[in-house]
Amino acid sequence: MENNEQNLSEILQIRRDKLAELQQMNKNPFDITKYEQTHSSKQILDGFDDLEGKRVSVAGRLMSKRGMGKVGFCDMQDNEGKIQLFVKKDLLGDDEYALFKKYDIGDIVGAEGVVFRTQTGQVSVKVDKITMLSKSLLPLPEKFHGMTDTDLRYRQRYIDLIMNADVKDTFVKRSQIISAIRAYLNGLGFLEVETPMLVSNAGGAAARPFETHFNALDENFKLRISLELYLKRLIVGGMDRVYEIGRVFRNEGLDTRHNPEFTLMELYQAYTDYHGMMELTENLYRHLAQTVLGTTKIVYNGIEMDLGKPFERITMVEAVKKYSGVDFNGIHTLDEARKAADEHKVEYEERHKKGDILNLFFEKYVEEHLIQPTFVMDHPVEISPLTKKKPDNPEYVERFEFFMNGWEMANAYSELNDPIDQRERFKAQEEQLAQGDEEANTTDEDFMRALEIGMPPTGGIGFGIDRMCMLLTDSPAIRDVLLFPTMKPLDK
RNA sequence: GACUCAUUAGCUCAGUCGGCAGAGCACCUGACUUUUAAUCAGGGUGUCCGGAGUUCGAAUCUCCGAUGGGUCACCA
Repeated sequence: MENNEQNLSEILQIRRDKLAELQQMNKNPFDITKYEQTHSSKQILDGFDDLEGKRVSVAGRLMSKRGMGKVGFCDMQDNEGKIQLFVKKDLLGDDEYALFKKYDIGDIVGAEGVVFRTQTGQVSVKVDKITMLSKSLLPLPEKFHGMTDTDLRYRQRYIDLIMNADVKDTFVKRSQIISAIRAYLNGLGFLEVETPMLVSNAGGAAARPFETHFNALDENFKLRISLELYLKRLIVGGMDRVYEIGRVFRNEGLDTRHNPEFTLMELYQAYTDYHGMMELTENLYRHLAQTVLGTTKIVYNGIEMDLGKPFERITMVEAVKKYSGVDFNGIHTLDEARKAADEHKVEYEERHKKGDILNLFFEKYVEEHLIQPTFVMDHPVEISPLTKKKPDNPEYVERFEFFMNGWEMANAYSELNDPIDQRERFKAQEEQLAQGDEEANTTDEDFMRALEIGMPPTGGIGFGIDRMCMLLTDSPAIRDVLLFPTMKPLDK
């Protein structure tokens, strides 16, 4: 609040006056440094049979007050949930009870008393000592409707978390999902590593980077758009199983499924290929759903997806044939591809080659149909600059994208380890860049040196962690799984 | 970036045809010793998102701007 004291509206001034009153009585809540909690709300509710009649101390935020005669009830919310406090004048004494009556919803309190059940059956704490531990100067949203304005919820997430238990639950689940991924991969002998976010060449994905400046070196840097090129350097260095879970940044649009900074998990495993990555993906997803949700059948927006069954596998060419009727096995030249695109209203640009057009067909006709877990395999080489070609057909590569709910959930390949081929692929990317593809990669010379030292055959995969959390928590927007999503600043 | 809808009290929302700014919750005063969105009596606490215009008069109509939601475009 920027308002000075004189400008505060009455509703705000009253709370400040109450605080001043406490301070004058030498009961400044902000002087208190700690409070001992013997039990959480949940422990008392779950363990009532053992705790009935026993003395406990609890602490949390006052969420509601009722029945203010010589006896009062309040709901106190702590980290685990809510517990009702029963506060009686006889037990507290006249002076303390008078102070308690001035407590506001939102204040943080500590209470001591005996666990019991009220006449209506509600497990409660019969309070004989209550202390204000922090005064709330701003009123919370109304108790019944809570806070629903999405703008306010995202900007003031602290209020959202107080008012909406399901929001807190979503973020608890997100934390559990990431913990479960770490535990699973660590159990397979993977090593978690951290690689630079500030880079001079942002490669490994097709995206426009954010740019910044490092004063000490007077150099322009970019924020990373993927983790790939550094993790592969580690494979070269003999770290055979590595992964990183970290933030990447892409200077692109923002909608219900995209935030400019998001969490990517990339993993590289030496001596395996994309088939190994498919097996790992299938096992990992199944494990996560079972661990976090307790079932392999997840429901997103009313649609059930079964992670328990073997995931479907289809090549990109087969998928395009299935959903658009166009068979790229019979298309051999760019002219033929363009003709097919024209006939099927697929828009393409001058720089697009045959493989790009196949991908455009895929995006237009196939993606939305891939609801159940599906591996789409064998992409065209033109859109896969870091991937090994298929031994029997150099127009395609050993790559798959994992789809669920029509969304791309993961992207994996048999990593290209032939440095001569890799240099040609970078060169082709630079030609695309020259022709106006702002998302094309450029040659990373240090990465090239690493490949020339020699990288074992390797399988690699990247997962979008935020989308994974959306699916597993049935969240409609990516902003619902980000504690503080990117928002346009209000202050100028 | 385009289109579209929204913005009124701390929160959730009404506000008719352009004519004194409204309700519920919260809050204040009082009553009430087992309440559950407690109840009863009284009290409205406001930059109607910001600016300009039309008008005797604008929360309401017009234009410009801000922020957000949705859809599309780009992407994961």
